[in-house]
Amino acid sequence: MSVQAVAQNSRESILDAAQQLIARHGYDGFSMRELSQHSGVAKSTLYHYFQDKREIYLNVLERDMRLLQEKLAAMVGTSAEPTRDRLYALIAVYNDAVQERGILALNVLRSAGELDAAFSRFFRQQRDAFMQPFRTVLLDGVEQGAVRGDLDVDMAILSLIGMINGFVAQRMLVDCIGDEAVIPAREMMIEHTLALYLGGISRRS
Amino acid sequence: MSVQAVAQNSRESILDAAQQLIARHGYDGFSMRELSQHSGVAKSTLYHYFQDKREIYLNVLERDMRLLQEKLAAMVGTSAEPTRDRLYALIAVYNDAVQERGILALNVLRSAGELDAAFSRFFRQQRDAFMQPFRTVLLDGVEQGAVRGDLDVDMAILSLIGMINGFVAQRMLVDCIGDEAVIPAREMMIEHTLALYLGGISRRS
Amino acid sequence: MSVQAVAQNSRESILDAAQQLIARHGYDGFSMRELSQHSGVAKSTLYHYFQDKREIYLNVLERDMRLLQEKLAAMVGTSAEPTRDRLYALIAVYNDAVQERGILALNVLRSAGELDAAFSRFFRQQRDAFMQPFRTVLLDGVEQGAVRGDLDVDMAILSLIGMINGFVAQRMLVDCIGDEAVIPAREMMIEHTLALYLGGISRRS
Amino acid sequence: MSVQAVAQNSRESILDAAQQLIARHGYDGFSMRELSQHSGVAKSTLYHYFQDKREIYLNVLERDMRLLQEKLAAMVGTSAEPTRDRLYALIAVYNDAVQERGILALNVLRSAGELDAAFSRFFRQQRDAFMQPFRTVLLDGVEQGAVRGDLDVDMAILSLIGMINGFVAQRMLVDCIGDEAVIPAREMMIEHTLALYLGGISRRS
DNA sequence: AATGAATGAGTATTCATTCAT
DNA sequence: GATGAATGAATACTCATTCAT
Repeated sequence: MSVQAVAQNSRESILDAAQQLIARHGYDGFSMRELSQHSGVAKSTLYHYFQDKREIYLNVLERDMRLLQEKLAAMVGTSAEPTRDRLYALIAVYNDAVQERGILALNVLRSAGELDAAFSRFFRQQRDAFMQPFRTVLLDGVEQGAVRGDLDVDMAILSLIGMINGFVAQRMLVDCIGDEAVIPAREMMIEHTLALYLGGISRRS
Repeated sequence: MSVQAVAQNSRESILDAAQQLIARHGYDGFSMRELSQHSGVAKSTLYHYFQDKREIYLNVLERDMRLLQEKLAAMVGTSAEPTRDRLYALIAVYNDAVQERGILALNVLRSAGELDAAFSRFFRQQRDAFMQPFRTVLLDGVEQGAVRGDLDVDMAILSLIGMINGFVAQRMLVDCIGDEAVIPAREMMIEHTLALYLGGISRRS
Repeated sequence: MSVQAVAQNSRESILDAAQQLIARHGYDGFSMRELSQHSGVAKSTLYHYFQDKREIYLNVLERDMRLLQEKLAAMVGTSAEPTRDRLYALIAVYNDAVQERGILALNVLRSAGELDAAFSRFFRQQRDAFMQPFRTVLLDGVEQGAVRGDLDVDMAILSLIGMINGFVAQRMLVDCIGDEAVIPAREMMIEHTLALYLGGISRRS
Repeated sequence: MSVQAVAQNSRESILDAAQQLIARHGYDGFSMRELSQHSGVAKSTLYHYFQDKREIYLNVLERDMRLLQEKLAAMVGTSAEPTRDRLYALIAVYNDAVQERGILALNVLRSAGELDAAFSRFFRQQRDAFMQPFRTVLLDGVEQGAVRGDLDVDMAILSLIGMINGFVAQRMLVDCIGDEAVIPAREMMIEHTLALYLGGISRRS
């Protein structure tokens, strides 16, 4: 294996381990010592690859967001497909990503308040990027007449993401106490969210 | 001042300071030293009133949730009022409470994953309690024919709360970087959320 | 109940609780908080009866030693009885007392090195007092010709006490790990100690 | 100086300092802060070499006991030598070791009662090991007819050790108050102990 | 590229004690 | 006689980080 490959491995294994720890414990809740143990890399070596804990955090989040963006972008489909199906795909992808790795918006929330300006500017950028696929679908929908023309698209996206995050958070709680009564299966949750999002709760006259 | 009043003062000032710190930094992010400084009470005195950090956390959350529950319950109104107006009131109250003090669901998210069973059982109970006013309004709505009869009410409540939380989180980010472009004013956000919640994004035929 | 009786009760219940705690954890290992809980007396009330932790310690030890002295004195018997029987009685009493409450020499050892002069002078006095019954028996023995005339009686007493303490310490260890192989029953141990003490290990020609 | 030598130095100087502190104050009575000061190593560095206080304690005791075992083993001599002389040597070595560093049985006593099972199992093993030289000498003595054949050797060893410990404890007390009346010089104490151990206190007919 | 050694500042928590009532 | 409130100093231990090698 080449020298670079080894380095790559170390760097990646650090990020991999960090990802899991951050997902589980958030920024304050994970330590460089744990990270060293989980990544199999000596504590001081962590500083060979990253300037400090914060940089590791940012790199993990960046990598994660990039991945999510790619996944979402891959699922955006074409304007030939019905808006409903395109949204279904995006919701499913977003839900799975957040669920699997506790990333993104959840971590934004967790660290909110301690972020300095630079930090949160970074989040803003990432957020804008991963909102894009949703934007595309909704704007196509508007054009095709499937979506209300007066809709504030960005706000609508935030609403959708909030809805999904809410369910993921619930599921996380449930994982702790093993009470599955309230939390529906993945498909049910997606169907519910989509129906609610498209049609609202009001009865159709 | 009576002995009891003094004690009350210390205990309350601890909880008040803790509330602010927890809202800002979450469980892991606030220290007993900070709490001591902010509350004006010696570090060891904290342990006169509470067994440990965790108990302080729980007390803060409990107090906060109780307050929210009361506010929501006071706003539930009667079935004589239109569902839309009743929801508006609940959304506004919930939004303001979360916004003001960074409580509730946001903290659930922040600490999710580190909660032991007892901890998350507590959260479940609180959540059930503050869902009740929403439940009342929605069920009344179903009965009156304003709300779809096939709606899963509990899921719909979680969805609504998720939507609001999303906006609050956005606003928190914005507070850090001072970019107000994306985040609408409180009333706009409530109107948007209500419209979306009631009618969905689809265009009415 | 008279006022004084109540006070007596509080004082005694403090000493009773302290006795148990000291027996179990030694001086450093017991806290005023624990003592307060075990005695059912408020923490600050402890200082109503005793100046500080150290005084409680001294009082417990004093009370305990006095009791032991009385027990030993009661068992000293008369010069009409055989030395062997008198020693048996003293050994049994001393063994039981130390065993039951982990007191005396064991605690002297535990705190040895941290004692200031006053502290250890106190121990010296106590020790001299409870050595007296042994002294009486051994001197009687010398007079009757049962004990070697050239024996340094005080040293011989310390030796005997050391032997017993050793077995008690062993038994304490055994209580922790439940291995009873090495530690003999009380009677066996007394018989062994007495035989060794009287006749030594050498084979009689 | 090589890296290893430095490390060795730190580790050893920690153990050296710990040894003194433990000898003087026992387990509960020495603090990591003191240890840091006495060893000239930063408090946090202590945790670089040992997991916790308890591990330091165990390491000190282990090292100490190993040393004592070696000293005793070196003094066990051959069956050609008289039992009396061999015992003299063992007693002298044991006495000096305990006296110099306040180790072993004294610390067992000091911490007895707080030991968990693992802890006291460790003590048992050590004790068995350093009893071995005594065992050898006594069994040789039995074989040669110098020691009573019906003697319970293990109990007899515990008795001997108890006798010595008793004197050491006395000497510790005396060191505090400067009253040397009762405590004899080293040689006198050994002679006394040996005489008593071999022949008992009874007058020979 | 990688690490063991080392640390100052920090963590939550407990200590024995004082004091006003 | 009795106590709740309060505290400064200590407890064992962890933190993110630096540096020589």
